[in-house]
Amino acid sequence: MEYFSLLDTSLDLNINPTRLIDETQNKEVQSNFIELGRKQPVKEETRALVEELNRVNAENKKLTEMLTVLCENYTALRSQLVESMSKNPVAEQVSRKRKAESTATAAPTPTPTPTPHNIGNNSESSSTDEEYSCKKQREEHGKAKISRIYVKTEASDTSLLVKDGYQWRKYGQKVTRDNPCPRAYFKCSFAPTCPVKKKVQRSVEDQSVLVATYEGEHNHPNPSTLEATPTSNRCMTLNSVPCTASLSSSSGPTTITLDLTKPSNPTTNDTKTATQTVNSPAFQQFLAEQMASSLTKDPSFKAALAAAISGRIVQHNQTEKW
DNA sequence: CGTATTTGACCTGCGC
DNA sequence: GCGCAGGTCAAATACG
Repeated sequence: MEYFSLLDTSLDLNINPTRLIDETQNKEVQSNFIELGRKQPVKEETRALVEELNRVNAENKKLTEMLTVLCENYTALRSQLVESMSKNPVAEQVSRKRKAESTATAAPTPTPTPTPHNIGNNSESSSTDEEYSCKKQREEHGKAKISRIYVKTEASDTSLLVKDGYQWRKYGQKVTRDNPCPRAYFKCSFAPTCPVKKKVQRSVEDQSVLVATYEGEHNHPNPSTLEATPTSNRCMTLNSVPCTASLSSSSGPTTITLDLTKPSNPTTNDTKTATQTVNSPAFQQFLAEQMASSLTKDPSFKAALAAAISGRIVQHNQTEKW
């Protein structure tokens, strides 16, 4: 059940108008600038300049509108995503696997085989279980904020690395009973006092999906935001981001496909944690960076931007002269 | 040589 | 108290 397909994730960024400002137009602009240096009658030159100025102003206005549309689309998409996630009935998973097992055993189902997705879903099987579950949740929430993200990776990628901008040190690996794939344990190593831990394990249902569970909150900013160099894009590689993001901006409209949760089982999605993920500063930053990245990859956007900037420069020079 | 990763041993909590 | 399973430690190893 590709539930994210319900979302219109195709960001129609209204980039097409800029295709008007494609190579031919750029050449035109360039040639116009070159011609400015030639000897021409002053009136013609002025007229050409004014026309050019008007055209560039129009382009600039168009770009501004595009930016507005882009921001609106982003906001709409985000709210759509959050809304859609909140509509999916999901039980909060916090209680431990053993608890899930015991409650499942109490249920009439003959051979319960718990998966990472249904952990804790049986917490409502009895009042005592509910009490226990709530108590456990309170305890765990008191200790650390828990969130879970799903990362789509290459099937051939055997590493359990989820590059999210933070620095992690692996301190353990364990094979769990319900999943043949080992679970890796990481501690945040960016700040010695940072209490955040991360568990990464392949999904038992789809081994190309990594399930990363974060415990606690960072007491320091995201290192990637501190890096002003292009190397900060390291965490932006498509198969290593906090959520699966497929970008196709080289040809055709820019689309962002988010695979924040495992959609195959509607009863196992963790709405709360997913919403937390969407609202988290790290995710917001990720989205913004993705958008910026996709825009910079779009040649037509670059061309339009260049035209707008040169237009601004011309405008600025003219206003100084006049 | 310093740092990161691996991996077996150990610790802890829970159910029986 | 014992066994099981998840989580953590720390020595060994790999790597730059």
